[in-house]
Amino acid sequence: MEAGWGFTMDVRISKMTEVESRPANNLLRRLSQADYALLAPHVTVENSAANQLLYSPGDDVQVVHFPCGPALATFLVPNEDGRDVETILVGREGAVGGIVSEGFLPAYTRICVKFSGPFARVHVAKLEAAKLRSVSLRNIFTRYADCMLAQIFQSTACNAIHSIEQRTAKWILAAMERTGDEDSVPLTHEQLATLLGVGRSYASRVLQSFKAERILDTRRGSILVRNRDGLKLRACLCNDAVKMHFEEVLRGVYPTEQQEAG
Amino acid sequence: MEAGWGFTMDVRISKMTEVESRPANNLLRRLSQADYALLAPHVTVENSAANQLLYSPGDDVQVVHFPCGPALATFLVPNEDGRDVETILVGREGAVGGIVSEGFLPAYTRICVKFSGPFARVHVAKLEAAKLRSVSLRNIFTRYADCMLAQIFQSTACNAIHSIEQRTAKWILAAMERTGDEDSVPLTHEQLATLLGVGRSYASRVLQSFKAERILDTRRGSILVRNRDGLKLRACLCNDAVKMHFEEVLRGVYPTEQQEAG
DNA sequence: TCTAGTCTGTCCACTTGTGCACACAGTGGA
DNA sequence: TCCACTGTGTGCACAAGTGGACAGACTAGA
Repeated sequence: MEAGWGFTMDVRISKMTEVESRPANNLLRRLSQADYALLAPHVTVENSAANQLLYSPGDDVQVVHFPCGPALATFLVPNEDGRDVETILVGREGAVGGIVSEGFLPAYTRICVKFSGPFARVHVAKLEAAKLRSVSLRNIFTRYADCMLAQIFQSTACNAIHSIEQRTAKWILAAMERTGDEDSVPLTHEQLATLLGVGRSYASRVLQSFKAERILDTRRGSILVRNRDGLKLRACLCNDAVKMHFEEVLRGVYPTEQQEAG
Repeated sequence: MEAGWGFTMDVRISKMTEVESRPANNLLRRLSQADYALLAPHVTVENSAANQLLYSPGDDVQVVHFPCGPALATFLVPNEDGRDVETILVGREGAVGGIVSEGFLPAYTRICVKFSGPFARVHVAKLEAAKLRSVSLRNIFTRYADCMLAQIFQSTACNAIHSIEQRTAKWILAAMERTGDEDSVPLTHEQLATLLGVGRSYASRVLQSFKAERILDTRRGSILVRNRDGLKLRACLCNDAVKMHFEEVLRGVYPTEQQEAG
């Protein structure tokens, strides 16, 4: 498992069966046993299919969704011409819905399930109540909010100055790191192009150039990565920059040390 | 004064001399008298010159800066090649520093004074203490955090799909709306290009095309807008989308109604 | 008033990316 | 098994944007 996104925690806490019994979301697994106990009665888990909408602009945000395992959610900004542009990916390192707004405000973006999988869900009101009862729980969510902000800032800069080739490589790597899939991304060229906000034919051509360098193979409806390091060389460093911030802000944050010490 | 950014409040509360005596920042002026009283002892105001750095990546965020009057701050994301790319502008409609993170975390972006002017400053710890004492105060800052998030999301999408012409027009309008200056933006072509992350010669050409249509004039080191409506037609709608979210999320929020009712 | 330094306007060759078109390949039903 | 449909690879003409170059305009300061 790669460093960053708090995934390393999986290893550090692997002895703790209580933690392992929780939904496979790093934010939830990062909580101390006492903190998680505050949330547990309100957590439900169910599968969501790809393309399912979690929120549309204007929706009242009432539920926090925690992607688990290979599930992946994405924030889309609707455009005047009907094209939705993707901004950030959220996998099991995080959560979507009311993270910054604390809920009960109209959603600004569309939030959509990109790759199917289980999602843990907690009503915002329950989460907020738990935050009032535990400073450490509140602290972790605030830290995650800051990381999410960093992710969007980086995306903004990335879209301003990096080439489509770099962004394509970055996106594929980011998706794989989050789903845990070692070599495949289930996406058509059209979908990839739309979500990057670029033309389909050019996206095909970029993939073609990667293929020519044996970095990946293409299948109908999916991309098979053959040489991850090669792909990294083609990507911008935006992923790494954000990952470092995650590490710095969430690394060793309470309650991990306490659990390790205890 | 244009709608949005909460600027309309200036009119609605213009009778209240207590409010008028506060720093010219709409977030501070939006607070109820009781809420502002919690903050007032900790507020200092001083001028900052253009290009002054408020935060650099990694800095411990300890002070919230509220741009007042024509002052303007900007979030810059450093790039591997040393170019900083601008992401969002913050003027007297908001504040920078610990808005989402609630402070005491390393800054991710560089925050820089773009246009000089007064800034009100409050130590994050004091602000957080006030939030604990007043739900309504906390609510306003949370709502602003949500608006800021919307602003960044929109920027990300904008950078992905809008042309340099559209983004240039948008930037000029956004800056003018925040400073309150009716027709001028003190910026060289080079600065404008750098902050949009585009080439200088092309930025010059875009400005030249606006000039040819009598939308603006150029001076050495500044841009003079002659036809704001014309400029709006050339801009994307990103500004308006964000402004609507500000209106929706901050409009009529406590304590404004209370004050009006009382 | 002169000078040095910065800013502006424009040229050019080049790269990146668009949008459309079309042949063909893969796939899931009927 | 065949058909309809969606997805893929590629060609082309064109638009958007880059980056370097350079002459001339402005401006601050000696």
